[in-house]
Amino acid sequence: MVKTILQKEGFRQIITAADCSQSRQSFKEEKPDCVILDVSLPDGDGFTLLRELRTESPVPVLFLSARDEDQARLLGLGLGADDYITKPFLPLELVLRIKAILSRTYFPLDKGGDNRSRFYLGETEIDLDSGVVMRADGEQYTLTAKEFALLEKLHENAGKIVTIDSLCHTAWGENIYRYENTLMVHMRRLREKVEPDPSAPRYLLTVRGLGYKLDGAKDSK
Amino acid sequence: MVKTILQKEGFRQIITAADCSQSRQSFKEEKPDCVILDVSLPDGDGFTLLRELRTESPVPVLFLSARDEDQARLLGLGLGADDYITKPFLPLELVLRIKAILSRTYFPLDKGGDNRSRFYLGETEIDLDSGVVMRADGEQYTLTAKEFALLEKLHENAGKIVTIDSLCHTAWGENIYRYENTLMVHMRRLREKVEPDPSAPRYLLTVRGLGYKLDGAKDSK
DNA sequence: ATAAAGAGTAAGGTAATCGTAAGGTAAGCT
DNA sequence: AGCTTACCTTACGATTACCTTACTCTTTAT
Repeated sequence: MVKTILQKEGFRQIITAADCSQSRQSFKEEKPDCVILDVSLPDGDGFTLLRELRTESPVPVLFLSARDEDQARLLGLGLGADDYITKPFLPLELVLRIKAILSRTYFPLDKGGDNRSRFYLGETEIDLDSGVVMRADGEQYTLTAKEFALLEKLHENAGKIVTIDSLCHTAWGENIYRYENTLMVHMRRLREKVEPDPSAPRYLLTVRGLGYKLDGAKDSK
Repeated sequence: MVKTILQKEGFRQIITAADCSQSRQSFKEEKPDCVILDVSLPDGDGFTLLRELRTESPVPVLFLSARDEDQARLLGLGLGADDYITKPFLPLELVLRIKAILSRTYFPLDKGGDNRSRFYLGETEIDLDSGVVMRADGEQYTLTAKEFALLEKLHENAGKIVTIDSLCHTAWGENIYRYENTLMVHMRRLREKVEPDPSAPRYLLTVRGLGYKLDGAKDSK
């Protein structure tokens, strides 16, 4: 069904696989540019397959699942699926999502300046390469491992809200739970290093109920 | 009756069906781009038919009903009708709604693709990534967790009616009940942030008996 | 072995956000 | 027109999410 939709849109070299083992085999042989993966398969679930895939290739994956299962959605995206679509869907939607995935994977739009890991928060300079924070008064701090991981994540998503879960994940990996308090403590310590007044943050802002965001980061003074 | 109105407007390939079984058959054969569905049918009600339809296709559906009580049922069932219209109606209104449904289903305004979380309500800019509302006069508001969840849901279904149940579900999860009033309060607070005149909303519209809908959202100024 | 730095835990405090209630308004129905 | 219901609006009290500090434990370097 999916195949015919994509063929109509002009996609070529569409390889279909009926189950897990078959798809593992054709994946190795064909090295596809993109994978469309159904959750429910005759010989295993899509999640395990996705995890396997991820260990050997960063190929973009569009996840396909039955209607309205939020859990499946979150799980899929958590495992590194690039996008997610629920059945039933309109042919147009599938095509749009595939195209979006392909374009952002193979023609990434690197906006503006190169990913310099040096930036400024007001008068404070932060160099992620060396992990050094330099204040306007000349005072220097070095970032600890956790502080570094958190600040880097926030800087990657500068201006955007980063959820607590997401931050915990970058700092501790899988076992997210019960680290929320620890996260707060680390945020406090980060603030003590980068904020003029740690108790009235201007850059490392908390978004109550959602997470944190790094605001007002500049590439140059 | 509906057929003649639409023909006058230049629509072609209009397939009519007198009852449920007939429409089931022609739906499979013709794969229409849009369905107009009357509640009262000789051999069953429209609700069941709509639910059946939904299991196999997310085709856009305009619901046609005479009675208020039908709206209540639509609400209760949480069925995914894309819009509804009450009889009697003006020909022009039917046409406008059909066109709106078609355009937002088949020509979703996705320019570029990934900038989907920034949109405009008149002069007001809303960035869901950062959770910030920027008014024309430069005034900025940040969205709270609940406001964020609700606005996000409404934006996902921009132009469509989102039932109260559905909104409550996204904000509170399972225990929906007795939160209706709270929902109203949050809608009010949202309106105070995004509407020029919160008491005479132009974008966050209430649909009496059903829920709310976000109307007039644009991708660019 | 000892000191120092980093990471995590716990407990008390605070304020933004949320939810409730109560009175008011407008739309739809008989 | 009057009645009913659904929704609006406001203010206030409660909650909970987050802050903050101090203490412990682990690791690493001297």
